[in-house]
Amino acid sequence: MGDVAKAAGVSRPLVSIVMRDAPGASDATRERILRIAAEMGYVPDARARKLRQNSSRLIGISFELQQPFHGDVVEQVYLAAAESGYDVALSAVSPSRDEPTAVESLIRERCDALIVLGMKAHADDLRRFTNRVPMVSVARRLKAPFLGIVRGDDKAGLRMAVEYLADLGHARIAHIDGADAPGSADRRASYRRTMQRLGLGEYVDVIAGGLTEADGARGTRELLTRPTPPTAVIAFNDRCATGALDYAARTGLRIPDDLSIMGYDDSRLARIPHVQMTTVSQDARELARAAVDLALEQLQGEAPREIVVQPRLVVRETTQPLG
Amino acid sequence: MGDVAKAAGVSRPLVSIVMRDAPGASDATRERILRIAAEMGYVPDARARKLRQNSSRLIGISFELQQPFHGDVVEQVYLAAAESGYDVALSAVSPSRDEPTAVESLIRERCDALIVLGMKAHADDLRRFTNRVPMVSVARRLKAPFLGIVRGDDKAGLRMAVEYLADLGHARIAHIDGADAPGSADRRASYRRTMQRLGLGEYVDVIAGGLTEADGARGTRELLTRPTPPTAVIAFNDRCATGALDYAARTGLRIPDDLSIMGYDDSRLARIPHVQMTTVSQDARELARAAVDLALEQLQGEAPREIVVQPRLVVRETTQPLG
DNA sequence: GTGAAAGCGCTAACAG
DNA sequence: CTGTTAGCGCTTTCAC
Repeated sequence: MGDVAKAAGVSRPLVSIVMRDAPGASDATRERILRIAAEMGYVPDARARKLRQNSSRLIGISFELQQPFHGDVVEQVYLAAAESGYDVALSAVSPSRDEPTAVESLIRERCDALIVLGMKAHADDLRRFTNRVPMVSVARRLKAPFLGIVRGDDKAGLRMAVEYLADLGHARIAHIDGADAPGSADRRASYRRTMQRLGLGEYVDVIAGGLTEADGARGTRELLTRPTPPTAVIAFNDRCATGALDYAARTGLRIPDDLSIMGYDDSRLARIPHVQMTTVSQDARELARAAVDLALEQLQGEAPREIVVQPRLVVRETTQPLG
Repeated sequence: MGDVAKAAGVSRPLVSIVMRDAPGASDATRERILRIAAEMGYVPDARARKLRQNSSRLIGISFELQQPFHGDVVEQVYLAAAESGYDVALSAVSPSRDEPTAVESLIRERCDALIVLGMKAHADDLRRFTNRVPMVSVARRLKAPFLGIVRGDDKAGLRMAVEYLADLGHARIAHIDGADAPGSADRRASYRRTMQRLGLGEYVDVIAGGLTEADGARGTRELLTRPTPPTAVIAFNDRCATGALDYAARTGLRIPDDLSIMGYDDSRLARIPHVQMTTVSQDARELARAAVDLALEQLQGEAPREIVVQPRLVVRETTQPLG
């Protein structure tokens, strides 16, 4: 940076002002300095900058590499954070890198706030971090007063799904659940409750599923061995529904003619042109926006709170009226 | 850190020594300091550390959020880098965040070396960065002497695929290509060449495809309208093959009885239990290892070179002998 | 607008 | 093993 200042014949602080786009320099100098910096290939050192500022203006986000929906949310967090003048630090969770490791690496980077997607650790395990830095958990319902929570309204989502299928004339509506995944309990309960309320209690059929295509396929296989198989299936998420679609199709069923299948999330998987999955949207943009807002709010010293984002039914082509 | 030192009744440097596990402290003090640090919830500041050391011991990696295979490679890069004592900084490429942005943010972090997955930019556009930091491109064949290159042997991969299917008795073997994606040209050429060599020249059938499920589905639809449709399809990658599988299944074809389908990459998609896709493996672990090795090599001042990783045929359940 | 000076949290180099 | 000193690259403050 000193070199740039020398080359431009100005002081170091002035260069600093220009590089950060702060007020205090004329447009002419500004342009000249930027040009010279570009010529010299100067790129400011993010670490030194963040070290000097008491605030790093960094939001850390821990996510799973293999969850398409996490990818959607991460993308939106980049956008939302940028709007508020924040950078984003990523930390991946994978089979070989657990969540505490991911979160701790974010803390080492001195992120101002942390967003954790699909938190798997017990909240208590993360409590030790929560004193140092505001933390927001997305897509996981837990009661932890020291944590910001952003989640979709799982009960409303499953209610909408069941009502929609029932309106279409389906009665044998099965649910492949998410086992112990975040939100699974709520969705399962709402499924049962809504079926009962619509007088479909005798057709309640919950299969243990999970988050992956394999779980969806396994669940579907099990459902298709029923004496009277269901005419519609609500899967825990889009990945799970993709597995269901795939399994059903490979056993010769036509979708949606022979079986209606719904997903959950409205991730990219659901929007694939030839898939066009009917699903319940958890708007990634809205979740990301809410998570960033909550993080910034806590940064200002406000108490952590919960934001419940309303889901939306997205009707595409994997469902149709019965018969 | 000063607080920890005070609480432990030792000097700051000693705490530093203990925290980075360097020689120069007795086991007793070491343990005591670690205990006190943990009690106080002290976590060292990664940025300050990296700022002080002339080397940041950071490898930056730019990847695409929505590419399952990139996820596999990123996971392995974490592992490979850790073995060499390096940390990893992630930077995502997505529809709303382009590659130069991603790469530049990594440079701001002063990564010692950069790994770019599926580089899309023209090499020349990245040249300006390449003087500042060693760069390795993975899964993209380009001749750029200032860049380290790690790539699978695309020609060998497609040769193996065609030979395998031909051995199974298939003659009408079609190829849904990757359009202008990295490696696509090589695979296309190798497909043509191998078909010719095996006397199957008259059955050569290349469809314009792409990287996504949608491309695979579109390509398959087109292939199935042929007067005499193919009996086997080699898709550009696993995502593309997933689209093909899905489309074929939804039109009532049984896989592999009616149509054999092969993918490429051996990403998680191919290993999904109910999918069990026959594919050509580009071993993520090996690619990641090679990329890290190359990066470190260039860091030592050696000239960039190219590492070609041999693919491997992985036979699963989406292919079978003709008839 | 400028330049000098101090400091972010840490590590490296040294004399004790 | 300890304490001191210096400095990474930048931003901030302040007088000019």
